[in-house]
Order: sequence, then structure tokens, then C-alpha cells
Amino acid sequence: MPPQEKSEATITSAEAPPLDRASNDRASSDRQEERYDPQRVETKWFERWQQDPALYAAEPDSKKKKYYVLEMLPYPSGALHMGHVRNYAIGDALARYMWMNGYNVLHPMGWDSFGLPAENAAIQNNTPPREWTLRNIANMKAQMKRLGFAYDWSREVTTCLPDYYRWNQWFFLKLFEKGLAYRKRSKVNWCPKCATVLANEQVVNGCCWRHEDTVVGQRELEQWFVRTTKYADELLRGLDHLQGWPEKVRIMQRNWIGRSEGTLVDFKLDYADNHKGFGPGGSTISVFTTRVDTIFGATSVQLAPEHPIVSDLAAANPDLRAKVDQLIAEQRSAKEAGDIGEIEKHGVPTGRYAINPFNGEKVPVWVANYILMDYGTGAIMSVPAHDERDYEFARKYKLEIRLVVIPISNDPEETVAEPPLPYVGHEGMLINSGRYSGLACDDAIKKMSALAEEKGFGKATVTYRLKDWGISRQRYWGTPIPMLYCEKDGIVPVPEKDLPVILPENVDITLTGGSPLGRVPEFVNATCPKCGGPARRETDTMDTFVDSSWYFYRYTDAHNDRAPFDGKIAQYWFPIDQYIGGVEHAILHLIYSRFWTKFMRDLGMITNDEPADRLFTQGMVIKDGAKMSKSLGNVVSPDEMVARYGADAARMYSLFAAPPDRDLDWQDTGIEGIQRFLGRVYRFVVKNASSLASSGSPQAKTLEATSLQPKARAIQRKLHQTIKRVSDDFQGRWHFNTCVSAIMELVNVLYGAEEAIAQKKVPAPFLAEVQRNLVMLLAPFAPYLAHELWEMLGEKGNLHKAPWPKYDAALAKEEEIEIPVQINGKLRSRVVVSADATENTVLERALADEKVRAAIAGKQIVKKIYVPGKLVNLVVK
RNA sequence: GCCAUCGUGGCGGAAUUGGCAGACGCGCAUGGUUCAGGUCCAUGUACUCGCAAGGGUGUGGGGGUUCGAGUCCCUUCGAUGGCACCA
Repeated sequence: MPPQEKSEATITSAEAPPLDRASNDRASSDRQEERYDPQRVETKWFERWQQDPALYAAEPDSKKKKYYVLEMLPYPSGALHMGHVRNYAIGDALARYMWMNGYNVLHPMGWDSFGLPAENAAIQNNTPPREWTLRNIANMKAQMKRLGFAYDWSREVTTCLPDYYRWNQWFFLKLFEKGLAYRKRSKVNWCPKCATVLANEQVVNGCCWRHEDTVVGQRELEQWFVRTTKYADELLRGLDHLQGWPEKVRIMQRNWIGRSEGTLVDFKLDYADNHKGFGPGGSTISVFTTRVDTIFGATSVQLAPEHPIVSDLAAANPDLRAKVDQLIAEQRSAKEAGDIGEIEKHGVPTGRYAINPFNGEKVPVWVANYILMDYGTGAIMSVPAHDERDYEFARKYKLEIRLVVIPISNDPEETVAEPPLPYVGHEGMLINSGRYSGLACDDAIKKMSALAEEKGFGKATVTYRLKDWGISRQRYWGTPIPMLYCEKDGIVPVPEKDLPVILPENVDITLTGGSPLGRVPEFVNATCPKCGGPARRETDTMDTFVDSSWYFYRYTDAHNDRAPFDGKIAQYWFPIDQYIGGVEHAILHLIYSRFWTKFMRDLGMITNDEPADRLFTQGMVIKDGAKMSKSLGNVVSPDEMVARYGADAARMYSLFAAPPDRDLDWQDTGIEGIQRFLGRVYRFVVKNASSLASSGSPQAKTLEATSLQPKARAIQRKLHQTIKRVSDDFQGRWHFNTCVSAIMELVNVLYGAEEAIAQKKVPAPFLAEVQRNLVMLLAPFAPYLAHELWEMLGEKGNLHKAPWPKYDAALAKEEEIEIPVQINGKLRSRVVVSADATENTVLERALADEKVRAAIAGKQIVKKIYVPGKLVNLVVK
């Protein structure tokens, strides 16, 4: 409840004598009129806006320049939180600004509405996921509308509905057709709480991204993968061109993709001493190394405990098996604790040897707990003299340490024959390396890789940390994977004409016992399209990140039932001009959607290489220094803020309290300040709009600067300075907090001129023009109030089609400026000069200044520095 | 361990290119309006010495470049985020 409501009570006070009551009534009705009541203003405009659904629709065949501004679509969890409000307030301000600048703006919204919370809700409240989700969407959509966000709702996308997810299935068939979707049995991440598989990107510090305290385990499952690695190199190189993306995000993606150039080298297992044949692991240990130049210093080969050759060797050796199992357990617990980096290195010799193909030397084969099966080949050559880890390991197990590289430098002092070990530098020269001795490291790497390839025992190669994207989920509430399994024909894709594969309803959902769809016989049992015989449907569903990988294309053509979208239409709108969302998606969503764009481009559907030209990642909304959370009890509800202060205040405060890329610490007293400010604007216009009605000239042009009295001229100057500050920020750094404060300063100047206005020293047509400009400046940030005041000023047209105020440098210019005078860099005085005073005039004035003369008395001026329009600095001795 | 970002009043923050540190807002103080409270209006508010005029100090710490540094460089400490025996 707004606290102002209480004042009503005093009006009807029975104690007051009749006369007093009359004057009281007048006074309070004046106050009534001047009072800013956000609920009244916002309800009025909310209702009007609802009557015109096309108000913020993008124009389909426009000659205007397009602008596509997009905020990341939310998951319909039930209610908006302040992070959403902040995200959308940024996008909405930009969209409104671009409209006022004459662009054809596409500003859509949708729902990332598949996902596990709907299933959990189903289990807890016995509500079907679909019902729960659609109810949440309805609620959040109402919240968004009440907040006044200007979306084109005719393009709304809801990913859990068949008209959307059928295209996920269609894309899956294309991926399969192009060999980019494949099925593989492999070890996968398993979250016991979600009861499903997770992609690598969804594992954070060994825990589930949704359950930060739940350790992710491993399971071996048959899964569908998307070959993201096919585009690894392009995804990496493309980052260099994404100049409009935050450097932070580009670095994170670079690290995630983790490109590493090196060499594969095959070490043949030597079975001569105890030949029993080779197991499924084969007879060759392929190692990956970035430093093949150090291979003459390799004194052992180290295998990951889960390496297939280890399994072969251990099969015949129960003692080794037990020791290896111990290593596996150590590695696993270190991974789960998130400190694989600090694992105490342990190893076991296998008793076997491998042959270094470069020198024919036999080196022992070990198994070690610090070698990871999922990077490189799961095997390394150990070079203790030139690698920290190998050095530590060799010292522990008394393995030979052989120096093969010594530092070289232009400075002979630094070229030492016995560097401290391990020496890991690249600026070195090979020794003890046969015919490669004397070569520089980089040269040796090239020559040795070439030889390996020539002789067929290795080659130069590139390894990525990025893995293929496992998209199978053993969950119900997701897109069914359109695949069939036929005893005769094996894996058979559902024919395109049979799409969509509809997700059945009334499914028994539990978090145990595998995919819920597997318990629906009507769904599982199908007919093989090839042979007509019985077939089983795939019962896993797709990762929800598939949904969000391409949704922004659907907005351009949201009702197409023949294709995901029309390529021509997409070409008009794409790439997205500005994408806005949380940095938590820097890797997950933003890598997947970049991949998807490249895939669609190669299908010939689109022509752009990247989804978004510019990306903006906003900071989190926190309270009392901590992330808002129910358990901390520091959650600020948008509904409550709207009820208490209004949508305008809530939105404007979320822009004002911090620059948008930084975290925002929510303070209730801060939003009160914004509400006060909006009230000040409201009262100013209420008071002065009536005076201009009588002047009868609402269309007056800005008057000439020279014809204005000083107070009016000061207003004009401030207005144009404000226009510049706000416009510049929209085009540049997006520090909306300073935009808002600039508008506050303008309003403060207007209040400071109240007396002059009362004395008619500010011409009414000019004042009307100032107010119109003020309202337009406010429009992107506080649309409700801006519309109300726009109407109050006698304007009829749509505020957001009104052209954005034009900045006039001549009108913004100060006539007189104050120049600070420093002596030896310390501020001593200030002089007032005309803005176009020459250097000589300014210096003369500075030297004539009393304080300056006192400060330099008896000293000699060594140097006079004048920075035009900025300052004077006198250097004295 | 590596990489990135950030350290400014009681608080959120400003200073866009090396040029008046603390804009704007919150809070607080004083005064006005009011029967009163709230609202609203006005003034003040970095620290410090001083009755004042005026002086000194000050952007995490230390050093440097410069006529001049919150801003650039080196170093160090701290916070946050990402990556991490990645071979």
C-alpha cells in the first residue's frame, strides 16, 4: 500500500470548524491533484495498452532499418525475480530508444518451458507438467505486461508446445542425416537428484549445475551426441570477430574449447618378455604431447587408470587390477571433491615396456592417478626433466630424469648447460637428442612431427577440451527424440512427414527407474517405417538447451508450419543486433547457439555465421551482499515493488542503482528515492502544463538562445547537455545509471528556476518544449509516467513514434567557464572566463588572480600549461 | 597454480580521451510547511586542524612515468568470476 493513502483521513476530520474545513479541502485537493499516484497512472495506461496488441509489433515488410533486440528467454519457474526485471528493463529501454530513433524494432519474448522443475512440481503437487508450466507462463506474462515491457506478443514462442518442439525434432533428423548426431555407449555424467545425464557444460566443480551440492557421478549409457567438435575450430576462430561481445565471455569460451596443438606419437608395446597376445586395447599406446621435442627425455609412459590397455594388462593380473582400482577410486574421489588439481600423485608399474619410436628405447609403462582418460589419448610420455608433474612423479618413484633441452638466449649468461629442473621453457636448444640435438625447440617440434607422419608412427594434431554434446535426457518433460529401434533395421529415424512425435500426457513421473516415457506402451510401441515390423521408440528426451539454441530464429516467423522459419525473413532480421542476458550462460547456451547457427548456415537456411552481433551480460541482483535466495530470506519480489512503488520506479531503480554490467545491491530506500524523483517530475509538469495550455502554442519551436533570459538559457543548456549524455550512453557504454542521474540534474535545474518561471521569465512555448523533451528522455526508463505526462502536455500521438530529441551542440555550449588554476599540480584558485577565451587571456587572468599571486610570490614561473577549456597549471620554483 | 574483472565517503555509485575526486541518489543534520506524524521544500554533509579566514590529508598498500595519476607502468595485498595435474 502506498503510504500516502493515509492523508484522506484528515480531510473529514469532524473537529475542524466549517471555514477551516473549506480551506483544508481546497489545500488537500490541490495536493491530491499534484500527488503522483503510480497505481492510478499505471493502471490507466496498462488498460489502454492492453486494447492495442499491435502497439509494439515489429513491421513485417518495412523499408526502415531493422533493429533486433533480444533478452534471453526465461524459464517459467512461476514468478519473475528481480534479475529478470533488470534484464528486461535494459532491453526495454533500448527497444524504446530505437523506436524513437525510427528503427523497425523486433523485441520478442518467449518461454524456455521444458525442463526438470515441472516434473518435480508434478511429483510434489500432483499437477501435470504441462498444466504447471502453462500456468506459470500465464502468471509471468501478466507480470511482464504489468511491468510495461514492450514486447511483440504476436511472436511469442513456447518451447514445450508441439508447434515449436516439432522443429527440434526436424533439426535432429537433419543432424542425423549430416552425421552430426550419433549414438554411442560411453561414460556420462549423472546427477542423482535430476535422475538424468548431464552435458559436460552442465557440470560445475564436479557438481550438478542445478544442484550445486550434488556430486555428479558416472554411468555408462547409450546416448545421443551432437558433434559440436566438428565446429570446434570455427567456434574458436569466430570469437576473434565477435568484437561486440564482452572480452570476458570470449575468453571463457576460448578456455572451454581449449585448443591445444601437439603431436600424436605411437609407442609400441613390447611383449617380447612375456608374450600373451594383445587385448581389445590393442598393441599401441598413442600419446599426445605438446612437446615432442623433449621425447628423447621420455623415461616412462603413463596411462590413465581407465585406459583400455590397462584393462587388458590387469585382466591377467589380479594384483595389478586391485592397484589400478585403487587409482581409479582416488581419481574419482578427487574429481568429486573438485580438486583433481591437488591429487597426491600415485602410480603403479605394469611391468611392461613400450618402445620410443624416435630412438628405439624401451621405457617402462606405468599407470598413474593423475592421467585423465577424457583428455588427449589418456596416455602421456613422461619427461621428468621438462614437466613439473612428470618431475614430481619421477622423484617420488625414482625414475630416470634425463635433460634434453637447455635454455638458449641472446645473453650468453642465461645459456646454461645445467638449468634448475624441471626446465619447462620453450626458448631452448635440444641436447642428447640424436640428430635433433642443436635444434631450437620449435624447429624440432616441426621436424619431429613431420618425421612421425612420414614414418607412420604419429602426426601433428590438434586436441580440444570441448567434447561432443550429449543431449539424451532420461526425463519426461522434454522434446522426444524422433528415433526408432527396429530389430531388423536397427536405428531408424522417424520420417519427416510423421513429425511431430507428440509427447504423451498422463505419464507416471518418478525420479527412479529410467525414462518415464519407457513406461508408456502406446508411446514406446511403434512401427518401423522401413520394414513395417514392430519397433521401439527412443524414450529419452532432448536436453532443454536444444530448445534455446535456435528459438530466436523462430521469433522472426513464429507461426510457420512448413519450416522452422523462412530464411528470407530471418535474413532481414539477423544477426541479432543486441542480445542481453546473464553471464551464467557464457558457455552453455552461448556455445550451443553459436554451434546451431553454423549448422543451420551449412544447411543453407541462413547466411549469418553468428547469432548475435553484440552481447551484453548484466550483473546479478543481490541483497545485503548476498545472492537473493529463499533460504536467506532476502528475496525482493517484483510484485511487491510494483504494488508499493510502481513499475516505473522498480524498473528505473534497477537501472539507476549500478551500471548494468555490474552486480546490483538492492536497497529499498533506493527505490524510494526514485519514486520521489518521479513524483518531482510529475508535479513539475502538472504545475506547468496548465500554464502552457493557456499560452495556446503547444507546437512551439525551441527559441533562439540569444533571446532567452539567463535562467531560461541555463535550462536550455542543461537540456541539451542531458540529451547528449543520454543519447551517447545508449550508443556507447550503456551506463544507464548516469543517464538517470543526468535527467535528475535536469529536473533539479528546472526546480531551481521555479521562481523565474513564476515571474514569467521563461517563455511558455519554450517551457513547453523543454517539458516535451524531458518526457521523451524519460520514456525509455519510465514509460507509464512518460505517457501520462505526454498526454498532459496535450500530445495525442504515440510517444514511442515521437522522434528522439535532437542534440544541438551550440545550445549546449557554456558561455562562461570556470578554469581551475593549479600551481605545481595543486589546485590554488579558479578563474571565470568566456568559453572561447584565448590561451593568452586565460593565462593573463590566472596570473592576475589574487590567490595565485600570493602563491607564486617570490618564485619563478618555469612553465605555464594551459589545457584549453580544462585547466591551467603553473610550474614554479 | 593460470586467466579475467574489480578495490573511491556511513551506503549505492560518478569522474567517457591522463586535467577541479566524490556528480546523482540513499542516509544523516539543521531549518521551513504541518496540531502532530508522514509528505513536500530549502540548506549542509570525504577526513582532519582551526572560532573563522584558511591550511593539511585523501581513490587497498608500496614504488615509478608525468607539469599533472582514481585513470598509465611495475610490485604487493584483498574480493569476485572462469579454468585447472589439459599432457
